[in-house]
Amino acid sequence: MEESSDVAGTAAAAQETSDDPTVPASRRRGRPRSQASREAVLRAAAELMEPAGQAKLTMEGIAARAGVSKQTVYRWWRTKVDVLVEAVGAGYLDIPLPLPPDTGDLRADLATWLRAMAVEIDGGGATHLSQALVGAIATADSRSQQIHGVLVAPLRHSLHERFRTAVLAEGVDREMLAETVAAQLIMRVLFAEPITEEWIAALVELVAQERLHA
Amino acid sequence: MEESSDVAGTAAAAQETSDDPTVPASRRRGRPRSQASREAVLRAAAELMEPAGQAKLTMEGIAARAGVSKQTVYRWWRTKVDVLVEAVGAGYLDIPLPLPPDTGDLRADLATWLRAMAVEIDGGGATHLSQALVGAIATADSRSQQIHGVLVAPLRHSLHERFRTAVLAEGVDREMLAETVAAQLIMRVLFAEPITEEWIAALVELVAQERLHA
Amino acid sequence: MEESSDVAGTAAAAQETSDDPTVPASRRRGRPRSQASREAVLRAAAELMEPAGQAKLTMEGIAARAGVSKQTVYRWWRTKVDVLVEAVGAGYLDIPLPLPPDTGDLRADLATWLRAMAVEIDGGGATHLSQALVGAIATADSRSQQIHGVLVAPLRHSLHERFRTAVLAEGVDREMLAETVAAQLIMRVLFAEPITEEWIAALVELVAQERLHA
Amino acid sequence: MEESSDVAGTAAAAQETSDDPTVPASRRRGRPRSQASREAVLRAAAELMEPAGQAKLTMEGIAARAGVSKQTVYRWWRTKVDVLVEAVGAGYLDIPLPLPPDTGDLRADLATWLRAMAVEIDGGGATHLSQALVGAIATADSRSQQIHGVLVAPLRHSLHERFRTAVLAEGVDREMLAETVAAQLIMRVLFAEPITEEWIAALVELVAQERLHA
DNA sequence: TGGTAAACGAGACGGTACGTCGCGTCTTTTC
DNA sequence: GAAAAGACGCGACGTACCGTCTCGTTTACCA
Repeated sequence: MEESSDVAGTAAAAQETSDDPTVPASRRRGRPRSQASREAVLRAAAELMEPAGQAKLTMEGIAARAGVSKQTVYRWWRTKVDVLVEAVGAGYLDIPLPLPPDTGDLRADLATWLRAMAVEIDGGGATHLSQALVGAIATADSRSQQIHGVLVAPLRHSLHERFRTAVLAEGVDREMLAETVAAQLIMRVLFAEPITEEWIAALVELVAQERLHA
Repeated sequence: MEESSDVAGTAAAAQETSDDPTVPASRRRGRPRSQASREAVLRAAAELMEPAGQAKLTMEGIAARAGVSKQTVYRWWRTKVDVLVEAVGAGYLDIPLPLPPDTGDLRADLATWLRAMAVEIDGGGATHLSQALVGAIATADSRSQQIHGVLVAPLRHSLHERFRTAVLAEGVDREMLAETVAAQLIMRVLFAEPITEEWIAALVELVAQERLHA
Repeated sequence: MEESSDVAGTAAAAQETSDDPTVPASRRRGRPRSQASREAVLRAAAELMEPAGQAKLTMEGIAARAGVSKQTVYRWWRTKVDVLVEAVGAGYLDIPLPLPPDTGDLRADLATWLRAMAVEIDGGGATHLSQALVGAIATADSRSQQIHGVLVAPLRHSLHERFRTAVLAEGVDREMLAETVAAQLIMRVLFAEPITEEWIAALVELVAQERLHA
Repeated sequence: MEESSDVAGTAAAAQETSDDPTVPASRRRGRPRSQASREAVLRAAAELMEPAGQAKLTMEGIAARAGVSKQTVYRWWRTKVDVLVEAVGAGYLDIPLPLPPDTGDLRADLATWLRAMAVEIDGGGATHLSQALVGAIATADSRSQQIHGVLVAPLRHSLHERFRTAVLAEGVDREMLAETVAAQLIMRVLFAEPITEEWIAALVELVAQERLHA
C-alpha cells in the first residue's frame, strides 16, 4: 500500500504527487498534505473499480467514499485517470501480473503463462481495469503516456525479462517479441476475445523461434 | 433497431439500422423513416469527429448539428457508439485503410504499407477516431464486438489477404500474422508511440518468415 | 395560490414568467412548461422562508424541497430573488399587509394601523422576509426594481389610499405622506428598532396635518 | 474584540478592535497584534468596495489583497460585516456625509443638502456601500445594530443637529424630522429611485414646518 | 540573554452551494 | 406513426468561499 512499493517500479514511471522530499523541510510551509486523505482517495478509487467493471468511477464518488472533500481530490489530481494511475502505481489496485516462469523451455513457459493470464482475465480482474484505463485515453486531455506506463509497460517488461534469458535465433529482436505478446494480449482483453488453446499455440509458435537459423 | 442484421457481412459489416425491406410494404404504417435525418445524423457524427479528436461527441451535439431532434437520434440508435459504428460502416467517416501492395516481396510490401500507415497516423486521421472508438469500450454498456468489427476486423482482414498469397514457411498461421501486425499497429496508435524504421524492420522480420524451416 | 391572484394586484408588477397566452396555441411547440413544477418551486421557496428568517434559501434547497431538478429552477428563474419575488407576487408568501382602516379619524386610523403592524413585525412575520428581500439587493446583479415592486410599492399604495380620502391641509403632497410612513416603517423593520407609542405618536403628528394652514 | 466600547461616541463610533490598553502591560504576552495587518485588512476591504459596487467582498479576497493570512482576518473579525463596519468607522471607507449648512433658512438648507446628496448618490459613491451594508443584514447572524450605527445613525445625527437649531412650531419632534429625512433618503438610495426636484420640494415642505401653528 | 507564548504566513482540509452539461425520457404539436 | 421542439428528473462536473486546522516562523515580553 506504500508509495515506496512503486519505487522498485520496473518501467512504471513516477507519478508522484510529489511531497518532494528534496524540498528542505525548512522551506515547506503551510499545513502539510494529509497522507490519510491521499491514501483514502487512492483506496476509494481502487475499491470503486472492484465491482467487476462498474466503470462507476466518478470524482464525486471517490471523494465521498474516501470521506474527503471534492476539492481535496481536485487539489492533487487533475482527472480521474490521474487518480487511477497513481492508485495502480502505488499498488492499491493491482493489475495481476504473474511473472512468466522460467523452466528453460520457453514455449512451455509462455503457454503456461498465457493460460494463467486467460484465467485471470476470465475472472474479470484485469478486463475492467484495463478497459477503464484504455477507455480513459479517449478523454482528450488524457495522458496516454501514463496509462502506457501503468498498463502496457509492466507487461512488456516482465515478458522481456523472460525473453532476455531465452535461447533464440541470432539477431531476433527480443524487445519486439515481448511487445508482440503484450499487444496481442491487451487486444484480446480489450475486445473480450476468448483466449483459446489454438490462439496460444499459434502465438507461441510465432514468438518462440529458438530453432530459427539453427 | 435490429442488431441481428449484422450477422452477415464479413468484416466491414452491415450495421444498417434497417428499414427492413423484407417487411411487406403493406405492413409499414405511419410516416416512414426520414432518410434525410438518418444521413444528417451520420454526417454530423462524422463531422464532429473531424476536429482532430475533439472527443466532443455528444448525443445532444449530434442532434443539434444534424438539425434533428434528440428523440430521433435515440429512436434509431441506442448509443453514441452505435451511431459512430454505423457512420464508419456507411462510409461517412472513413478509417483510411490502404491495402498492402502485393509486389511479390512480402517484406518490402509490409514495410511500405507500415510506412504508409505511419504517415496516415501522424496526420492524426486515424488516431482520434481509434481512440474514440476504443475509448467507447469503457462505457460499460458498450459493444466491443461492434467496435472490433469496424476497427480491428477490417485491418486484420486486409492484412490477412496479403499474407494468404505470400510464400511462407509451412505451417505458419497466417491468421496469427495478420492479427499480430494489426494488434501492434493499433497499440501504437492508441498510445501514440512513434512508428520508427527500427520498429518496422523488427516487426517485418518477425512476421515475414518466408525462409523458416528452409 | 393561483397565478391569477396577483392579477388584481395593486401595484405589484407582473413578474410573469410568461406562459404568454398571446402566443397562438398553434405556435407553441415542444413540451409545455409544467405548472406543477412551477407551483412546487414557488411553494418551496415560500416554505423555506417560513422558519423565522432562516435565510437558508438556496437554489439547491428550493429545488430539493420542490422535488424538482436544479435545472428546472434555473430554466425559469435566473436568481433566488427572482423566485422569491414571483412567490410573493403570486401570493405564496404573503407579506401581511392590513389596510389602514378609515373611520374618518386619520390620526386614530394611522395609529391603529401602525400598532397592528408592530404586532405583525414583532411576530417576526415581515422581518425575515423583508430582510431577505432587501438583503438580496446587495447581490449586485439584483433587481431592486422588482423588490421595490413587491415590498415597498404595495405598502406605499395602501397607505396612499388612506391619505387620498383624508381631509388635509391644501397643497399637501399625499404621495409624500404615504412614502414617508412606508419608509419609516421599513427602516424600523430592517434595523429591528422597536415600534413604541412615542414613535407612533410623533409619526402621526408629522403626517396627519389636517389642521395646517387652517 | 469589544462591542461595548462603541457605546460612547455619538455617531461615527469607535469600534476599535481594541488592543485594550487597560490590560496591564504585565499580562500582555506573546507577539503583539500587527497594526500593519490590521490596516492592510481594513484598507483592502475598503478598496474592494470601491469598484462601483462590486459586492465582490469575500473574506478570502480581503485576506489575499491585504497580503494577510485568512486566519489573521478571522482572528480579529468574526464576519465580513465586522470588517466593513470597522473600516467605515476608522475612515478607510467613507460614506460621504456633508453636514447640512445652516444659513438660517431651513428650507433652503435642506434643499441644498438633499441636492448635494443626490449628486453624491448619482456618483455611485454611497449606493454600493449602503447596499452592501444593508444587504449584510440579511446574513442572519448579522448585527443590524452595528450597521445602523455606521449607516443610519450618523445621517440622523447630522440632520438632527440642523433641526435642533431651527425655528420650528412648538412641540414638533425634531428627532422624528431627522429620522424621516434619513429614512426617506436611505430608501431612495437602496432602491435606486431618482432624487428629483419635486421630491425634494415635497420632502422639505413636509419637514420644515417653521410656520405651523403660527 | 534566552525562553516562551501569542500572532503571523501559508496553505490544506471538510463542507455547502454554485451554475452548467449531458443523459435519456416524456409530452406536446405538426407533418 | 415519425419528427421537431423542448421541458423534465437526474447525476456529475469543476469552482468558489466558508470557517477550521496544522505547520514553521517571527517577535516581543519576561524571567
